[in-house]
Amino acid sequence: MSHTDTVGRNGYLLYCTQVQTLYLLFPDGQEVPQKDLELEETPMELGGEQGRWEEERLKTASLSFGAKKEREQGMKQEQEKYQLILEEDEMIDFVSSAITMKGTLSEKVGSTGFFLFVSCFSFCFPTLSQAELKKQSMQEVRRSLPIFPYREDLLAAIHEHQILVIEGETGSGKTTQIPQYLTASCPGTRNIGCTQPRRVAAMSVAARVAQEMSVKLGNEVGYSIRFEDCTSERTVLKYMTDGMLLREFLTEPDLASYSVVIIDEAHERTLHTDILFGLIKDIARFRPDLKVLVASATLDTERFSCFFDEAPVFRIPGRRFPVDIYYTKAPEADYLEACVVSVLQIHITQSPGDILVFLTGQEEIEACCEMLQERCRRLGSKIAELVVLPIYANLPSDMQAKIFSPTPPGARKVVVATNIAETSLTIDGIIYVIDPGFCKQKSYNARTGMESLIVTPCSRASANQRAGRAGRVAAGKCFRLYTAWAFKHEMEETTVPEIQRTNLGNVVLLLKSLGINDLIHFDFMDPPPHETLVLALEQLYALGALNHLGELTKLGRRMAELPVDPMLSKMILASEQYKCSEEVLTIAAMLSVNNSIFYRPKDKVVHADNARMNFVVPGGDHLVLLNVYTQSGYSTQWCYENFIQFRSMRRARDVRDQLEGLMDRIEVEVVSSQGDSVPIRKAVTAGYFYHTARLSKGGYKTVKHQQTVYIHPNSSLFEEQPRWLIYHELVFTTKEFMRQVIEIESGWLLEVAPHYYKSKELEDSSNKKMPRKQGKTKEELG
DNA sequence: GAGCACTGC
Repeated sequence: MSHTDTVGRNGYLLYCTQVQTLYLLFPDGQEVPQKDLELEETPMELGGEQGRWEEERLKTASLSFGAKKEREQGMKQEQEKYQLILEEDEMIDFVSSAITMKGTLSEKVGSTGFFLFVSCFSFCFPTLSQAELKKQSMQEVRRSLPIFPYREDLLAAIHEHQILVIEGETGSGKTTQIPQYLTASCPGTRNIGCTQPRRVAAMSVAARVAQEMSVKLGNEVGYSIRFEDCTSERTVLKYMTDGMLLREFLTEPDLASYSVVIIDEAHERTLHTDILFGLIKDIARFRPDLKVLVASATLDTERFSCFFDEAPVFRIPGRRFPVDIYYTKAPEADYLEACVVSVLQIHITQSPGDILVFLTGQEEIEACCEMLQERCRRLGSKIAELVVLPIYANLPSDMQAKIFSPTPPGARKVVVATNIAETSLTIDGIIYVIDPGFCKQKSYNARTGMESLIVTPCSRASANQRAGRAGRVAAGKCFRLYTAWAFKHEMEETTVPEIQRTNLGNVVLLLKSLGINDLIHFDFMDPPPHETLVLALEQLYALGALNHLGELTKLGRRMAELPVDPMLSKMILASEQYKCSEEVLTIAAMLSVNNSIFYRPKDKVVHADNARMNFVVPGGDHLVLLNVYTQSGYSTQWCYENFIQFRSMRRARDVRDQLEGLMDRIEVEVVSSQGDSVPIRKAVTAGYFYHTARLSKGGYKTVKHQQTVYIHPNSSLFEEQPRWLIYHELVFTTKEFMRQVIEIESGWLLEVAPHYYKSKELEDSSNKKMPRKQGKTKEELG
């Protein structure tokens, strides 16, 4: 047996066997005692031992796709059917793992249990006219939740311990019930805060709980998310985003108004949740009256317990149907093609139920949908109807909504999704999941300050989360387009927490403004790379937010008031001096919606690009964004005609409104530069002087790191190539690209950051390398 | 001449 290493389409190494006889069968790791997972003795290289081992394992599993019984029944028939539709050599051999991802519901019991379960988390709530009728059944639902029998024990545990880790799968009822148990059992409690990683979750859970408690949303039960505070003086139970609670530390560093804080979905390890861990652990020491509950879905609870000084773990069973896991016998070099084939295989051989496919991004999703539709067209009436639907965050809302419409009778729905379907949204009716095992992940290089978005194998935790999506309605099946060996040996146990792969500029600013000076020794559950902290501190110092002792300056304090990255914050503060805050606020808002302003559907690329050209003004992308915002009609119609994403525009408007509302507090007057772009560009320079690049042969060189970078082809300055420019961000895709660039004069750098440029890169390198050009620049200055 | 996953303040 020889293995050839082939480079996958995304540059990742996939192991591909030339002869497809690699039958490795491993049990899936989910909820399985460790002894069942001792697989290390099995070598990848195939020898005699290996062969025997394989044979043995094969006896215990079905030979190929589908259940053994089904195959025995009509194997011949089936094969004939396959050949009509799929070429024999393109079919994928799946092998069943010996162990199923355990569910807590059997299919029979579940079918009634399911409705109870779904209605609990559904976003559609009964109307008031039905209220009385529903009230009774709602209480029944509450009593039927897995958490219900644990109520008294749980309350006792909370009473006894200050910090408690709660392990509960989705559907256990922990998010909706625990706060209610607390309010009911101790009526005198002050506020209970419960954090969620996502806005919709905070809103919908709050709405649900308000209904269960028969109170009006915003009274006793409310929610608080950015742009929307739905609470009042009466509110005792507040659901909120994790970032919101983090911001509350600024006004109330000891969280005095809370008696209970619940950090929900802790296993997701969002940046904000991770920071909250450190802060809350700290305040819990001098606030013995504060109860802290850390709720997590996975086996990671040991780590939480360990971090919170051996806090006890309280386990609540979840509610889910079993999911059979299948792996490919051999690795698939082209997972896109493999997805298409798998969908068709399921469609032909498996009983009714919708399919969910996980891909990494828009481009792949579009390609996959096209391939599927093309094959269905060719097959015509040979197969039942297949409804193919894409879903990703940047897809316009009306197209997103289609995935929720019911599947027509006799047809099968295929939803081709990004990670959005992993946590953020749940699609009813999914029975089959196809998981190629990849996702796009952001990483951050603190040496260069460069972000990249790279296709990487996802973690085992993520793969299990995806598989779980097949077990929400009934028992399901998950087809993994990789071998069981790869699952065990090539995938990480968990995803690297966000705090370790992101820029920490605003986190550092926030912690500094909370008076935490020694960040290197801050109690992080998983500390970020040292260089990331150092770079963040260095940049804050360069911006003037920190003094040489690392203490917050007055400027830094004002910067921390704004919920944006430090450079953006500095830019806004600088706009005061240049009398252009009106325009700079707009630019800041537009920059913060991150490149999703222009809609560019694949089939209308030319139209979309022409529409974009209409907004181009001299000076650079920041000014183009300003122009879009100024011209924007704020209507869906206008956005549609101009290939602008309505959602992004609305968000930019929300951000701008919020920022403008904060201008009073940081004492910046909102005034316009009346069409003069120089002050605007100077304000941008004042915030982003750290991001200067100079034209050099073949591209640009960053002034800071002498790194070769390029203007992104979508930039309005792509053709112009000005001598000096400022970039908003640096991203690595196929090359090192500067995205959102604006032309500046080098003299401005000396004006806005004399402390930085007089002594550093600009003067030094210019004098050494290009003394004449330096002189020229000064002439230009006048 | 590219091609941006997902959240959040």
